[in-house]
Amino acid sequence: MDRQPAELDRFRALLQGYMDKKGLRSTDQRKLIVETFFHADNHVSIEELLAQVRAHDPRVGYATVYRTLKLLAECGVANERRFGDGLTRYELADDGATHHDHLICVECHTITEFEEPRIEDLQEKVARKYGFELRSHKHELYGVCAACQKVRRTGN
Amino acid sequence: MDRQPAELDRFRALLQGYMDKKGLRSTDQRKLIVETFFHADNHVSIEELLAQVRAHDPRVGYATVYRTLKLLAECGVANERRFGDGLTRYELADDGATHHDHLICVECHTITEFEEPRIEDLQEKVARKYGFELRSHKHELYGVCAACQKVRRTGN
DNA sequence: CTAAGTGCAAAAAGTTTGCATTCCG
DNA sequence: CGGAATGCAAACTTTTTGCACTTAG
Repeated sequence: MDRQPAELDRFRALLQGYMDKKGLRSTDQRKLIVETFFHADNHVSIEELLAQVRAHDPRVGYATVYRTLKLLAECGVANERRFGDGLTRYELADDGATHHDHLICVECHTITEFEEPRIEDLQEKVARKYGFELRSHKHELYGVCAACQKVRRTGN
Repeated sequence: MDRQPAELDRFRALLQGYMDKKGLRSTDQRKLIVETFFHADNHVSIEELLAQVRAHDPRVGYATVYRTLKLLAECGVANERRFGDGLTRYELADDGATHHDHLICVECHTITEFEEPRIEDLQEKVARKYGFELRSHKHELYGVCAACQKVRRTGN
């Protein structure tokens, strides 16, 4: 996944600020896990991330990966996501201005992101109608992606 | 949860048809679990449902409840739902014409249902735009419900 | 130094499965 | 009767935790 260095710097600063404030320490493992996460595909599962981390340093324990990702989620750098498959995945947080949601292919499990401001607006209306103070949301569309439909038509 | 008897009859017929087709049997446990589910609050967790079932017959095993709920989901009578709390919950399926989604209070964990056809329309547009054949979706709004906001303001 | 972090293995928590037994049709 | 269903316990999967050891600040 290609990311703009500036975007990552913003997240590095956010994490650093949070760690300073809480008196948390910067260890080699944490740096490795965080940078691996930054350069991994979006929506990596913990298992996938652990494998990539261990390619650089096989001694990293999986508890450390769990703990580091929880930390990233806490400080707003990452979001925890659970799509249908029983795995927890993490994605880089949004930049504040935009928000994206997901299309998930039920056949090949590909995850595509989409943005639709009009849906976001309607959501806020719904929340207001119920006197609900909106904090976050999850909007996932499940179906068959274009590629899988094609495969199905052509018999492969 | 108050439900119309006619609605439940439709689901009983749906289940019966599925069981007939598959050569499945109607046992006392299954009947008890299904009827308990029909008359329980919507979005019951398996644990809650098991407790209610055991109030009538303490010998029912939890594997049977799991298996029966999977069956209900398979035949379209129930939907499996996982909100943030790590529990699997089941709700009665929609009636085909309407579809509802959820507002979830992050403080008291109350689940409220909402319907917004305009969002459903926009969803379909998004799906079309990506050449995606839509099968189902999940739309959950997380925030603080009116009651919890009030508690917070009045200090209790 | 000393409190935070790590790695490991054990513990949790939720769900699924294997198997002998029961019982529907 | 024969195959489905049940109940139990054991197995599994994913995540969390306790603890002795290490290390950043």
